[in-house]
Amino acid sequence: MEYLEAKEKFISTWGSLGTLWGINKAMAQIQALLFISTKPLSTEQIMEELKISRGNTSMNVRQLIDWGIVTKELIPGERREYFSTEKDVQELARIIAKERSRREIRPVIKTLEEVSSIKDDGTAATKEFIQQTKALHDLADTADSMLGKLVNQKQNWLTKSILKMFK
Amino acid sequence: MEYLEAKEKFISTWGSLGTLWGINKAMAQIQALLFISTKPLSTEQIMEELKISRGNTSMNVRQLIDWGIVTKELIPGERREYFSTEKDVQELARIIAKERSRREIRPVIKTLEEVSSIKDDGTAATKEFIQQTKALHDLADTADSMLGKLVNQKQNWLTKSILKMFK
DNA sequence: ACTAAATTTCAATAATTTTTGAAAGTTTAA
DNA sequence: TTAAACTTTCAAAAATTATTGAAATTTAGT
Repeated sequence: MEYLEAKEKFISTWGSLGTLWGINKAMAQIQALLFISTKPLSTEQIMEELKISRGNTSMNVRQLIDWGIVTKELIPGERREYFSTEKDVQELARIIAKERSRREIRPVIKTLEEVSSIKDDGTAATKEFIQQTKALHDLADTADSMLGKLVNQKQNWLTKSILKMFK
Repeated sequence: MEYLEAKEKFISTWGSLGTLWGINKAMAQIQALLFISTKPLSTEQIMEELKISRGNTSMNVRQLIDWGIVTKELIPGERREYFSTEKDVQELARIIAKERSRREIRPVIKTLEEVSSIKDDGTAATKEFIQQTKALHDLADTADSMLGKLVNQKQNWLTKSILKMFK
């Protein structure tokens, strides 16, 4: 496989993977493009490479910046803005895990806490409801705090964790 | 909050969460409904509770069965089929993690392996591409095998893992 | 084998999400 | 202050995804 083919395949795979971590295709593809680029890219260059419109590029780059994954690079003597993404995969994983927790997991945990706290009126349906939503709450809470712990280790957390975990 | 309100809130929250674990709204809602039900439900009952069509119910129940999350219950003397879901949250988490790995993560790892194996032609772009996709491949591979380990412990894996991990 | 009950399929439709492109807004430098 | 360069916004259009409902198929009892 040649570089160009591999590049296309990577960008497209990463793009369709977007849904897995909760972002849209264009957003994931822009990130992928920046991730393998040797230097920051301008809006123009991103549009050109991915064949997407200016508006689309602008909106999705902004979202990536909101996520903390992409940063503006000011190049001296250049009017236009250039963008680059976090290049360290561990750090990237940390940012993504943290943001997903904040945006999606924690709100759900809050809801589970609420609904599992209804008063037990003695009916079988209510008992089952409370029991099951509590169990779910506990699981989600534990999983999220585990993620939080992993995510707050600055260095090499995944590997370290595995070592600890499986002797 | 009363039972009925809590139930609705739970089903709707769980439904919109579907995207997080890669299934659609109706599918997640059916699973949620079964999860808090004291007994298996028929297609008819699911349609009624969730206000969705017969076809929709049929297709999504089938998918849940494919995932291994829902099972047909044959009730003696009854013609129609009844369905129930795995009630143990740990087991549920195991099944979901396993399926997601198989369906989504492993294919991506395979692609990453392929694209990171192109031959180094000496250009900076190719060097960067190989380095970055390799790093991503390593991370994904490690994360997936970690998930696999967790998932193959039958009992109480999350809690145990956390204990081991954080002393 | 027949029939009625139940389930599945799938083309048409609806709902949702993404993308476009052009107008409006902003910034910089002369 | 002006104007060109660049960015953002957002209503409309396109693309994608989910849902319906009725016909076709399957199943189980007689």
